[in-house]
Amino acid sequence: MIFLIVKERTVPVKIKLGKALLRRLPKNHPKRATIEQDLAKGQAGYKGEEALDFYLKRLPQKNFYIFQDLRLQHTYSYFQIDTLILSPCFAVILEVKNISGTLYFDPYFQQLIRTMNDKVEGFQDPLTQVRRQSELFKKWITEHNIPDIPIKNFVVISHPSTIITTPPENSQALQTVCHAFQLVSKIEALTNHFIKEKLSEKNLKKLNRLLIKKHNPLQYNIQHYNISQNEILKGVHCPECSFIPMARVQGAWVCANCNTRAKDAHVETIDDYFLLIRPTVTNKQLRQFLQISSPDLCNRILRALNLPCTGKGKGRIYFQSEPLEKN
DNA sequence: GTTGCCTTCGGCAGTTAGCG
DNA sequence: CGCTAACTGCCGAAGGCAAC
Repeated sequence: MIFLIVKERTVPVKIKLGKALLRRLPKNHPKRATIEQDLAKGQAGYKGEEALDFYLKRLPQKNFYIFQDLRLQHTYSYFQIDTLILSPCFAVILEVKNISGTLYFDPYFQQLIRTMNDKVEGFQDPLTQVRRQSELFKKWITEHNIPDIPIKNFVVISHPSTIITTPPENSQALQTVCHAFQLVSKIEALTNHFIKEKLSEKNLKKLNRLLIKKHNPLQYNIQHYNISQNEILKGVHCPECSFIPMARVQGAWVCANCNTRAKDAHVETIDDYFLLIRPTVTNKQLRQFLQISSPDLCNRILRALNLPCTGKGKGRIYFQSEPLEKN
């Protein structure tokens, strides 16, 4: 009896970057509106995916391996899968949509139309999207010499009150689109339908390992918004009110705006540095970003963080510690 | 190689926040 | 109020880097 989340969802870089930028760009920066929109979109999507995970935990305790948020490459095409469920008999690709209101899947023009509060809005057709993903995934599997396996797609609507409509002849939508709460029964039906074992234990292990190894996360940085480093505000930001810069007073950071006192406020700021500036840092570079003058203080801060580093003396460089990804 | 510069590191002393 | 632990700057030694 195995039920294993092999690759767990983490907060997307897109969201982390957006938050960091909104903290660290001047209030009147022209790019703020775009970043705010992107962030809202990203957060809605992530919320939907997390809502789905809630239902996924209710899956029967069978032989399932779950991969959240995969990005793979076939020839020159990249494709991103919100959730992949693997069993020895079949694979399921889930595309999650966190859209509220009334949805109409239009088969003739392959579009998704959302009506909410008398406002009509068009979205990219998730059915086309998920079909592309499963075609590329099929090719990817073949490319890596894994035996063929039936692949089933679902477009999962995470918002329970969303109303889903489509003309009765749109069989693809009828079969593929579902609410998150329907998912468990849909997958249970699949376990009854696909009973022939297509992947040996060895092949399944190989596929698991390959998926982790070939996962290629999208690298987001400030260049996506055409922002240069000198537009970024320097100084430690307040964990409570985001005011920049906090002042260092006897072992703690003090906010001039809200009077918050925090001993470790610089940790978030150093995360921002790694996200916005570069993944390495020296004593001098960090002093500049934290807006402190003492090399000794900076050295003690750096030492306390236990970051991996290379070099001695003047040549010392510290690295962003990667979140441990074990399987 | 020599020189100057930068950083690390341990130790020391002065200062301060926080606690009983 | 007084004590203590923590914090900070400063010192000197050591070592790497870069320019001469």
